[in-house]
Amino acid sequence: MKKGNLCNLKSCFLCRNCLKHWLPAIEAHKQNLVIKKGQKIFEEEDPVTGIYFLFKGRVKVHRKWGDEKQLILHFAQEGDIIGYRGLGNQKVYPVSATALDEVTLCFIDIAFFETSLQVNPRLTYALMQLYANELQLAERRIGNLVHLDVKARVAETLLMLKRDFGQNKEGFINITLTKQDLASYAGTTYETFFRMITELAKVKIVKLSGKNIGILKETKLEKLIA
Amino acid sequence: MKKGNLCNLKSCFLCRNCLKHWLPAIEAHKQNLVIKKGQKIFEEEDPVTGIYFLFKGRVKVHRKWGDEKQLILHFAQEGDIIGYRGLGNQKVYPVSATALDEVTLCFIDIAFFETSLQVNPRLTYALMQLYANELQLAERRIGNLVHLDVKARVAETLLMLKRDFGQNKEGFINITLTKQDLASYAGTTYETFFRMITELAKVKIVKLSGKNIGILKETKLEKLIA
DNA sequence: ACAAAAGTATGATTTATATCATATTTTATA
DNA sequence: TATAAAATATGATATAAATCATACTTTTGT
Repeated sequence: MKKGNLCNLKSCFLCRNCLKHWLPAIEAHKQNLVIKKGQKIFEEEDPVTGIYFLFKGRVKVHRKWGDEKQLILHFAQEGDIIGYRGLGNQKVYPVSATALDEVTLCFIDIAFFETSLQVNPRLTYALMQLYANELQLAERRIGNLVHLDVKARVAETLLMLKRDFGQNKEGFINITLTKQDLASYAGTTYETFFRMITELAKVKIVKLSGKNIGILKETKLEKLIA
Repeated sequence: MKKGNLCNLKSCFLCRNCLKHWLPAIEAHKQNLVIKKGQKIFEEEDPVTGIYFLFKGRVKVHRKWGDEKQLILHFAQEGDIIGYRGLGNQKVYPVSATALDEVTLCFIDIAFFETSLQVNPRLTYALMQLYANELQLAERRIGNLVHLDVKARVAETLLMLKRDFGQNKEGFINITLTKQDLASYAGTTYETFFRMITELAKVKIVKLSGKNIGILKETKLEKLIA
């Protein structure tokens, strides 16, 4: 973990939601880190040491089930807060966070973060709102797993990725993931995910090019879900 | 909706987490309601008018998928806050809440609740913490749906109900639900749920008596999950 | 630059669980 | 208290998707 100091005190979730006069305190406490592709930022069951803010790169937030199986819960991007899932009653990360590319982030130790919450009610409120949105999302996923078939869930996954990361000029979703990770995010196996996506490509609803996926017919994907 | 005034300004989530000097303001704004068994307190897609605090009775929090299918997300009991799932970006309840028996609750309009959050940082913090716990729970459920079979999920459901509601002297879980509701909570169909629970009863891991379910061998249920 | 590991690609087989069908019992309501 | 409506109970059947098997390709580390 190389340490740098790239924070501009503006772009991250913490700085965006803090009082101006609190920024010097952040400046004094923050710790910039660089983490290489594939390396873990923190691991499930680790005691919560602090909260991270992502400046550059992408991070997957995931969790093991048994020792083989895996589920991806979230993909974080620039400006996002990471580690907040550990703020429940037990001060243990319920998930792991792994860098998808070389990642630059800012670490704030938990004690200072808790103080920041006390000093900045707006920060606490913003975090609460973030949780509210995430909870809504998570519970929609629960229902989708129970009531939708895999093809619909693959459709939903692609639409979510497009919404979160956008599509580039070539019309591909702006995030590059392995099919295995996509499957773990959609809540299915690699094989099934692969079959579904090739099927969608065959009927020109999506296009594939290596690891890139582009959505061609958004409305058709939406219809699959409803 | 009969209106009463049964709040003691002590037991509910709001009063528990407020500054003492804020209680008179709550007293002035609260609105007690009585809702009959089977009636809806609010419905999914309704604009958020306020937050409810449950004094007496049980409430199921649920959501429709399509027009047939249904999923139960939460069972609320005395002291619990209801309606907080609607505090995300869009001010719309993402779920419905239905009384499982005659229910007494206290309604706080959203404007006053938001003010309460601003005035009481501890309240905002407590709510944030509640969300953190709920999110953790929801994401564990996601993984369970993906990676556990129905029997294990039924086991998990029973253990959760026991943890949340306890077991009475006769050894039955302290909440009475239809098998259909239990199935909708476990994320399966009535028929499959029924088969699983009778199977568990046959091997004396649980006992059944009408709508009552009692856990006999907790460790065996836990083993089913792992 | 090369070996090992990870990821991609598909077909065949199995299995868990939803769906369908139907009878009985309990609960709600007029 | 009658009658409709839910809820319970179980067997038979269909099927979606996981698992297994295997070959090929790309990426990564030394």
